[in-house]
Amino acid sequence: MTNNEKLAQLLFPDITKTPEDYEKIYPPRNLPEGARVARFAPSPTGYLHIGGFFSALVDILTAQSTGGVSFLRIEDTDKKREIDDGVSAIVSGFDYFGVGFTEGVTGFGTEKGEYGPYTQSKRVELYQTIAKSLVEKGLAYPCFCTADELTALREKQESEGALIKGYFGKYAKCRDLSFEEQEARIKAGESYVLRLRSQGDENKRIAFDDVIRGKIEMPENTIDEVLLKSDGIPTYHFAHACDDHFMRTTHVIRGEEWISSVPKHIELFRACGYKCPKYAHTPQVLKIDEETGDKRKLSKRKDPEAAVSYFVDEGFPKESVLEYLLTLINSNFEDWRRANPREDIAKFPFNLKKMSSSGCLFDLVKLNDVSKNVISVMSAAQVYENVAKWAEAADRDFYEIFTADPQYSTAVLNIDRECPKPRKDIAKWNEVKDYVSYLYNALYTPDFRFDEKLDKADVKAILTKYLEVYDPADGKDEWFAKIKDMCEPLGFTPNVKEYKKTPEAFKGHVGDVSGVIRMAVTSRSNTPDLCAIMQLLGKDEVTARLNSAISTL
RNA sequence: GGCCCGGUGGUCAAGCGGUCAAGACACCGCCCUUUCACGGCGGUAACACGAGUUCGAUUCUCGUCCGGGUCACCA
Repeated sequence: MTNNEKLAQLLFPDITKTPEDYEKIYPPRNLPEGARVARFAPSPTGYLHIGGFFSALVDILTAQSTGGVSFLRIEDTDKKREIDDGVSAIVSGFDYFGVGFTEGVTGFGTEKGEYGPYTQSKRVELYQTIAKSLVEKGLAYPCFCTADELTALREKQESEGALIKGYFGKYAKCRDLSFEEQEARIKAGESYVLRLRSQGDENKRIAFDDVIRGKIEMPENTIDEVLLKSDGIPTYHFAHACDDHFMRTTHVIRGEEWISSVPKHIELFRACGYKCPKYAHTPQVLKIDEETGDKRKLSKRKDPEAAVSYFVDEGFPKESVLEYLLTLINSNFEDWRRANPREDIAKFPFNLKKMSSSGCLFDLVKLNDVSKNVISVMSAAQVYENVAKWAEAADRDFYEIFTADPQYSTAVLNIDRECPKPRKDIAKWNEVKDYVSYLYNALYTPDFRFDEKLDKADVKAILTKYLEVYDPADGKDEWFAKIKDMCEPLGFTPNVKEYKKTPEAFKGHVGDVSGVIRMAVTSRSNTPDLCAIMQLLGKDEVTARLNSAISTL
């Protein structure tokens, strides 16, 4: 038995499996040619971040477009930062948007798929088995340095102006401990971590092909990275190599902040004897900082819109957010959407190579526009359902009023909808209450502000006259014809063009007349089709509102 | 500081050595129009800078500058 083997046994006395056993447990996937396996691997340390969602969408699209597999893996190897309902926060975010992975974690304590468990804390035996084999091969060793010693080392390197900082080469004082010393310290119960014995050469460079960015070249890794922390739990780096090998990931898609650790990861894969997956580093989602005016990464703490839940709370339809994110993810998405206005997003021919590599600003204004388009093509029934669902959770008072008469509310939402040129007034559900408020007595407060340029007496005359001719049975044409007929006797003109030619000849034009009626009926200067509104309100209400307006004059 | 990524209008972006440098959002104007939206038409506005390579550079190379990332027993 070599010293390495003895050390491995000493370090991992309870590990009886071998890496080969795991190769059998997790055989290569039987997938068609070209199918890609991608994973989203968040740690449950907070809410689902829009950047994470963005990246997950790329995973899902990558798998979907190649007939492959996408899975959700929870990286809960840092107990200190973990929060209680972290997993639920992530899963519920995906649920809301109706996008799902083909396998992996599906909720707190539940999962699906043959390559699990998909929660890292449940795979410790696997990591230790691989770690043990690394020790046997002399590629890993225990390090007894304390946090203080490591800090001192860092400070020393800092003051020396060392180009490369960290635990490596001559600084790695536990790297070449004798077996006897290792054995003695372990038996004495000293705390230790397991480190990689890096074979890297700082003078050599290593290159890899990033699927999004092309060739990237960097110096080899020389750091003796921690593989297993003192509690036996793996670090991200080591878990990444083990899991993505055994889960048979073909494409590691993650944020660009990982680019600089790729050399480390390549070395890890090589040390374990695994084939490297392909890497694709996605751009970051940024925003303009209000204070400094600079671009910066969306921050969980400072930016409410960084949380996926923000879009849920505001009432953005899931389709809108998805559509908008797609425009950022693939530059040709908008063209495709224009050519296929009603097609399912899943049909979009997604291509990783079409992804921009520079960071992009999250543009709420554009999201609004996308969302207005999305909502404009929904049926009134769909809008009703969405609004009701949103209000039930976010605005109970409105919910009661809005759902008291579903038929009425649906009709309200159908004004100028389900037609060739639907209105595009609504971008998110929380705007609906204000948009329709004058159509519900419980939400309506009269507030007449008639056009200043009109004489009070004329306003009164218009309303009084209209009350005489108003007939709730009128269709749109008769309705408007009556308003036109009123014009001339009152000193207005039914012809807008004529008014524009000689404004001084009239008190106003038909638009002003209907404007007065609009204000009296809705307390607003602009609304959708007034005729439709009055039909919805009904004779009694319209008459009452007209009279009420007259009484204020 | 070392290493790495990025840099086309306000924003998202086409572009792969020769274009009057697309398009979308936003903004402005006009038209349509009972208001407002919608729709149509038009407009303002960009290749960070400097060298090279080339007959010719937004496109290739180098340098500078600017922005970002990373250098943990965090991911």
